[in-house]
Amino acid sequence: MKEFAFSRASRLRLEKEFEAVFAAGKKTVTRELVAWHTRGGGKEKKIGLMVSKKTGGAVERNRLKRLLREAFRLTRKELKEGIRLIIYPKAGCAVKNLAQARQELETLRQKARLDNDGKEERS
RNA sequence: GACCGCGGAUGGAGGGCCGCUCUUCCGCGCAAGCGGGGGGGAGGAACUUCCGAACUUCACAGGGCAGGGUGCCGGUUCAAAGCCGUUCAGCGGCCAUAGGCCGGGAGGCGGGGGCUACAUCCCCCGUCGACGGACAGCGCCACAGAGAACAUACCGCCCCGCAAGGGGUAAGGGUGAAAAGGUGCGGUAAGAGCGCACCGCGCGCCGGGCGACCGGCGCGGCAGGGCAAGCCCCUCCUGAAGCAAGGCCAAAAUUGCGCCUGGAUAGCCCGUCCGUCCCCCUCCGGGGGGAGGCGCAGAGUGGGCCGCAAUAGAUAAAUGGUCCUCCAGGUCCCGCAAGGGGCUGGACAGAAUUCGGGGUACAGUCCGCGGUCUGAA
RNA sequence: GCGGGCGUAGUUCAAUGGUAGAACACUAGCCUUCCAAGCUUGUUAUGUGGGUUCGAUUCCCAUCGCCCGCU
Repeated sequence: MKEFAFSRASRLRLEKEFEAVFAAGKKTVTRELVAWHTRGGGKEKKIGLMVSKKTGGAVERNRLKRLLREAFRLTRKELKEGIRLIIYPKAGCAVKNLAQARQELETLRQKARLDNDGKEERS
């Protein structure tokens, strides 16, 4: 498994998976993001993104999702194994580029204490 | 030449690294999948969902009603879809009373000109429009005004009367978006299509035009307000819903039917040993019911596949992120200038069954048309 | 993807085609030692652009924004 790969296994894809995170997970809120997170089985770290229509048009929403997905992809090894994470940018989210996306994700990681606890999954 | 408006075209280029999706080939793996190589991967509007077509399911003898839509005339334009024909790929034909485009006709509004002047009328220019019907019926026309829809008489004018008042009248004034067509002459007590001429209006005939309509002649003294993007009447069109259409596969649980009843030994069978759930009946052989297991069937949930790809084909939904170079463009600095350098920097917007048309958004560049200002001749 | 609906003061709502109102809020004044309450007064709006009409919040068309429903 390559370090920066982002295949379907890294995404939450089913209604059930989302429901499970909402039901069992904790909610953490930062300046720009709302996140639900829990630990599931296996080592795979999965992310799901929700962007409200109030954020803007399709172009803007896609851009936001791509930036957050890219930030997750690049900093994934910092996260706990088996993490299930749902990220929901608040309406009027100020994230406009990759640096801000990474910054927000790091803030979230620290606030929710989702750092990898040492058992490095060295590829 | 500058600026503005409208219409059209175009919708930055190349590369490195890390990723996504589809497809194909190779290798590994029981499989899920993993690794590697090749190839494809947003738009003129993909936006909007305003029209129409294909496609799908349901409904359907025939006719009508209701409902929805449509509305001057002529020409033209139509699909990488679909259907038909022919054919090797290709060609031809059919289908859109929706829309688009071009031209025309009556009409409204604004401006200019003409008939000496006003009004009407005529001509020209610009502009607007869903442009059948107001003697089929119903409804509504606020305020103002005397009167607003089988009209009316305030100030007036005329006659009678000393006056009060009575009668005639609809020219003039005034109100209004709209008040028994307009101008002139005659006529009259004063007036009035009361009479006449011209214009307007209605009807008929003739002529022109494919047609909407237009022109001419004759007749009628003039009927009668506006609104149908109010209800409505007439013409013509119209079965309904939409890919969340629709079709298929099919866990778990449930329902029905059938069969069977556990464990150890063992690769399997026989055999042997231990055990044999609950309730009822019993002639002690057994029978019935429940529970459990297995199989089959029905329906079809979660889920999946098809629909869904003639150069994208996903399904929490790919087509990206970042860096470098160049090219437009903007701005600042140096320079008399040519030029040089720094910083910045590319709009509107992203497929979800497909196709055609309309509408709307749009940086910069280019082209065309129009307007305003300025300059030269 | 499809089908419906709604846009009126700062807010919540009215208005047969005929001067756009009400409540709360806000401004000013009165009252009170002051505040609140009360009384009086005033300001503010038809999403935008066209069309029909003498006249449009209302009718029609386009556009923009918002809301709801359908697996």
